[in-house]
Amino acid sequence: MGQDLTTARENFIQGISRITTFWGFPKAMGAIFGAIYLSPAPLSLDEIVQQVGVTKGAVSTNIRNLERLGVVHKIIKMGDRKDYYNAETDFWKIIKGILREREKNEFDRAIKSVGESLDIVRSSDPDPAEKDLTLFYEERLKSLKQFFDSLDKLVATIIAIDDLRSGVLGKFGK
Amino acid sequence: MGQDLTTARENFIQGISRITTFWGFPKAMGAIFGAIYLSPAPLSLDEIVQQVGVTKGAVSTNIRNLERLGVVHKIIKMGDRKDYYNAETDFWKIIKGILREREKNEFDRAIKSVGESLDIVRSSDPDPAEKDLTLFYEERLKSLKQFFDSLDKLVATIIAIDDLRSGVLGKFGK
DNA sequence: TAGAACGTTTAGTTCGAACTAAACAAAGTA
DNA sequence: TACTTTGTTTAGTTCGAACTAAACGTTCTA
Repeated sequence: MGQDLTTARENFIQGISRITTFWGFPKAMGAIFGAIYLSPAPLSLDEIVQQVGVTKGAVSTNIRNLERLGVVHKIIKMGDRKDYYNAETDFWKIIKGILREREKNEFDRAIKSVGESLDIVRSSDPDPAEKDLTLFYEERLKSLKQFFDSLDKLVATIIAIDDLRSGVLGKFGK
Repeated sequence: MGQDLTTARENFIQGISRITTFWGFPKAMGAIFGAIYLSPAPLSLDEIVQQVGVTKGAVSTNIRNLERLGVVHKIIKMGDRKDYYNAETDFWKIIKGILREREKNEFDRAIKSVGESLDIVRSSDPDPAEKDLTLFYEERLKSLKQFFDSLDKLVATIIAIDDLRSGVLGKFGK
């Protein structure tokens, strides 16, 4: 490959890796996506291994996560046992997938946790000496819960908007 | 403290810690914020040490970051050498602060990195054999750059909206 | 000036996420 | 059936972020 393209490619992959690590994903995940994103043809697992320079095992686990998040897509060719991957190019869709995933897992649990704390306080029979403190707890927890609920709705809205865009609008050609 | 309040408190702090680690911040950072958030009175550094159960050094560094992000506020009492901290209760403001901070640092660099790659490709004098590949690179990089720019604007908009809300609207009482 | 009361900084340690190497499973081919 | 080619899983390792312990600097007080 030409020197300029190689430089651009390496610089790009480094940049993507920065982003992924920054948002709490493995560095290799970004590098793998970068390689696939800048490939005109779908890449096989071994090609990715060769291009990115990590072992097969690492590529295997990382690419499974990438696919789960909808960031890359597996392509199966008839009469070829290899799996190929290409990149999702609709980045809003990618964000949607990641939000949905995080929503489902950790974020949800956090919301639930605050709700539980609030329930405990509400259903407690407070010592008169701690009445003020109990009310304070209730107020603070309620306030945070409201915020989380708003955030939850915001995320749901974003997802819904994108669903609308890619669903209904897509039929008429974006 | 009553058993119920203690349970609620511990459950809450655990939940907040989950959130912070999930979003790439230290666990102790969440615990410290949780303790301050559920305290009616501002807490001193030593009180935090005692309540959260980490060393003074850790609290010192973590709380500095919390303050830099606008998540807690330092309170100085006259005639008292201790620093006290209370919690910011406007969570949208907190998000704004974090976005602004991240914007300033890593995210910016990532955007720049993609821009640089694009510049390299655009200013390259491509080998005729690689003309197609060069065009492909240019298209993909341009597409990603557009997305980043949109995201950048979105964040700026969110920040602007909150500035408006807390600035102009605040004068009339929210 | 000595000592106490703070918060900060630093050297060293811990701990877990992400990697490698290699065994493994599955599925095709000779 | 044995061998090859593929992707997955697992045991072990690495490495860096975040912690502890302790020294340190500063400021107030006696």
